[in-house]
Amino acid sequence: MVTETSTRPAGAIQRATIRDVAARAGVSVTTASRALNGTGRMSEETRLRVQQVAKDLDYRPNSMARGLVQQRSFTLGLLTDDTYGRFTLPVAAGLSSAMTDRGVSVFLSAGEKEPKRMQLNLRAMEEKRVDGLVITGKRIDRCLPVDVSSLGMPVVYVYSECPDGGIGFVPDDFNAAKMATEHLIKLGRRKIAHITGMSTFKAAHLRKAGWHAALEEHGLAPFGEALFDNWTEAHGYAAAFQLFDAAADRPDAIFCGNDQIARGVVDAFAQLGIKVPDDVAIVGFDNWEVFAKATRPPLTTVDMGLTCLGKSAGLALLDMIEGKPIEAGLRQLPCRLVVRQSCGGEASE
Amino acid sequence: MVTETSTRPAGAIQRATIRDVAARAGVSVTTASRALNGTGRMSEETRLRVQQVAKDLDYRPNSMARGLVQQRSFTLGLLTDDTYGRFTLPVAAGLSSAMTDRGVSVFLSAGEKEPKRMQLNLRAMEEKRVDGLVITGKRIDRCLPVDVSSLGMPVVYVYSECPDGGIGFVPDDFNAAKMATEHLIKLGRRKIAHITGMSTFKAAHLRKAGWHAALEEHGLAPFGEALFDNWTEAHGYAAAFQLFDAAADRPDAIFCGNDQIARGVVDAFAQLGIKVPDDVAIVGFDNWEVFAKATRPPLTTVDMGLTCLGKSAGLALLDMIEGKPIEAGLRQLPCRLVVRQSCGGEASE
DNA sequence: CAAAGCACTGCAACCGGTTGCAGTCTCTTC
DNA sequence: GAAGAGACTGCAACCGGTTGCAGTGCTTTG
Repeated sequence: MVTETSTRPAGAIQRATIRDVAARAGVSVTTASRALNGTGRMSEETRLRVQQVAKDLDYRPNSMARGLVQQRSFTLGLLTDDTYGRFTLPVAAGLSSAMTDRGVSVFLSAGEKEPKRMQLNLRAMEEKRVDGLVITGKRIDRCLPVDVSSLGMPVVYVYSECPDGGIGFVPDDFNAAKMATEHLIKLGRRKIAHITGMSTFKAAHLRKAGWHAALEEHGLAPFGEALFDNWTEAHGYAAAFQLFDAAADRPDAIFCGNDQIARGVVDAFAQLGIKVPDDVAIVGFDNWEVFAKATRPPLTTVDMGLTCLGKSAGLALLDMIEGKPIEAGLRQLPCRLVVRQSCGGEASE
Repeated sequence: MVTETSTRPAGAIQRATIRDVAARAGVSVTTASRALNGTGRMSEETRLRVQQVAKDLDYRPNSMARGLVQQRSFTLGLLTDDTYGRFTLPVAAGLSSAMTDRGVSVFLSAGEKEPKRMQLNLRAMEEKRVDGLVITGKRIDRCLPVDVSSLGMPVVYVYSECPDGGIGFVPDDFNAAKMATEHLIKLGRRKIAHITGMSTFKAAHLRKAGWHAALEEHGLAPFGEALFDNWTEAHGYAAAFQLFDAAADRPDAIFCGNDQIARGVVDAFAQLGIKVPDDVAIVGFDNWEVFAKATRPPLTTVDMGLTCLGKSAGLALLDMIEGKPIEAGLRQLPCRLVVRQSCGGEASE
């Protein structure tokens, strides 16, 4: 554990170096390095002896030294502007987990709002010589305010706008919305309304288009216009009242743009004495469990698979780092419908 | 931007090294290094010339090389088992942000459940030679299943149990609960109940004790026993019914162990036709805005200052890394009451 | 005028690994 | 028995910075 020849101040705990291992195993540094990395050829006995010594000494290779010579840091950067964490955290978890399995660590740059501080973080990552960069945000039609053009390292985008020629990963909002709507149709609903978030979000339009497409394929008409507004409970709550106050004709199902809106809708119905799912079926979007599961009844909703998105992005990034050719463009990964009790039918969860 | 003498394969973008800067500025590597770091003595003209060349070449010092010789990586590790992100994300944001200002980057290890994978991550951080470690979790009375004893690097604990002799940062649950209860008392409430989370959590007991203490100081008796159960809306919902079904005598305020419980309580009251805050005032705990603000009415609640916790922990860790003596023990940082509309009185937000 | 002092600058060692190439030893093969 | 092949092993250069110490030239002091 201690370097005998250390010249550093006593007190500071000193890790064993490969020279310590080599000396104690009676081999050269070269052989020690090869024994530990499984490269080169040597007698099995030598290799095992070196490995045993390394274990005895609690040796940890210094990845800075390794990185220096290999021109790789086995390190990635994750850049986000999502202070909220709703989207970033699952992505980060999926990324981090998949990377750990491959010996790669992830630098986190979270919660920076000002472009200046974000640029500062980016610079720090350049100096750390990260092998690649994952850029993620909180909406698919905005890009982080950082200049990545002259970066000279592979970059992938996750849940963020992807510039021309870039490589991006987003959920397939269109087909997810279509799937959610088809689920309602299969359960016999025919008058399906759509309450969703801000019309300035591309995601809102994609989901609306999916809703339209599913209806059209089944020869149904949308129930009224899509109701755009904030992605909040308050909007869902208000929109539900609007839908049931104004119309003589009432929907028998509502596809909501996210779980918070769905939650607001359900709350309004509770107050109006409208039964979910008997009178109206509801589908949410996001599978934010803290909402979806706590709603009464628990929400059937779309899971965007953000964890998987993070993982896929990480793997693609590793391929790029290793020089494998990767096709540019946006990948839309499939989403999953999580069936609970807000639509009736059989609930699997 | 390009090393003229590079021997590496063409195609790979090659950063300028300090040798490139030195050569182009017509000085030795030593002088270049000093010019860029602001150390040593030299003519102002030389220093400026070197700095200008560095800028022209878009030079980025290689922090692996620097770390190797300085025996510091300017890197921290963040270890957590909070897959949920409720506690970790604010802590991580506060930490990351404060560290960025000081030129230190943070490795994230998130979402690992199995001790084995967590240990793997810890090992990766050792190899990366992180200067220190922040360990955080999702409850203050549990420690992560990692062996940190023989690590030989400074460690701080945040929102986690802190072993003897360690340095920990947690919110001051007791005084926060006392403050919340006193807020209710000041508003004229006298019959204050307490609905909280699992009795196996230390936080639940500290908050209960704070509730008791505030009441006692004002010569009031607690309204019934504290109602322990899950930290969920469902529990708050059920407990509210129980409280108002069973008792002839009814509370005029409820201090809730977290915002989700408070939310459940408010929902139950909405259904029972009980007005908040007119009939019953409610205080939550956590200031999880997505809940606290969306509740009708918005919740007055305790903010634990997790971001600040992360920042303080990071600064303490830096001090330790720099060899400054730090007193061992647990620091309980003060919380803040966020006044909204669920208690009446004047709402500041 | 010599010696000391000071301001600049650079040589060379070092951090802890990896790896191309060469050397040594043993075993075949002709 | 000598040459060649093959299996191990190690020398030394290198990655890109930092830093102790020495050297140079100029100014100041006795």
